[in-house]
Amino acid sequence: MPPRTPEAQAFFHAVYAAVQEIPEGKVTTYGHIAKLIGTPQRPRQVGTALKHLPADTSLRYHHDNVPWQRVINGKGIISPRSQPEGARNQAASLQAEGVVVTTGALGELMVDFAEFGWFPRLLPSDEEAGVVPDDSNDDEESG
DNA sequence: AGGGTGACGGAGT
DNA sequence: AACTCCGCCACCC
Repeated sequence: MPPRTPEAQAFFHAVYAAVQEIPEGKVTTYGHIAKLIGTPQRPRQVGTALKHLPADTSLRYHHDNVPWQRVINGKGIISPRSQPEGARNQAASLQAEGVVVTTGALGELMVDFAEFGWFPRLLPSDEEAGVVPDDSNDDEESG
């Protein structure tokens, strides 16, 4: 079942399309997807969209063509759901494509952003604002 | 039709 | 650095 309103449906589709751009073997965050699609204040709804990703392969976006497993939270942890199995399943999917998942002391399933993170520096909002990439960066994402 | 929940993240304490 | 609050809004009672 698709979402009720056309706006919500468009948002869901934007999320799915953005998630499809995450390269195999890489991960990004809910918040980053939200930024990429121009709604930086809606990371939570990105999670909602992925939660309701259809299994029906006859639809445009579904479980098999949207790499939902490549989206984790900003702390580098595979978000625990009401069902712990969901996170375990996500970890297995990531490991199957070469992502190293480590288990913390409390059972958190973690991924190292320094090695597996995908965070394109040029966002759609940057293009609209005419921002150009700057090579005199002050960040240090690599490790 | 109204209120609670939650695959998040940022600000404040 | 850990914890609480709060904005966000689609889904599910």
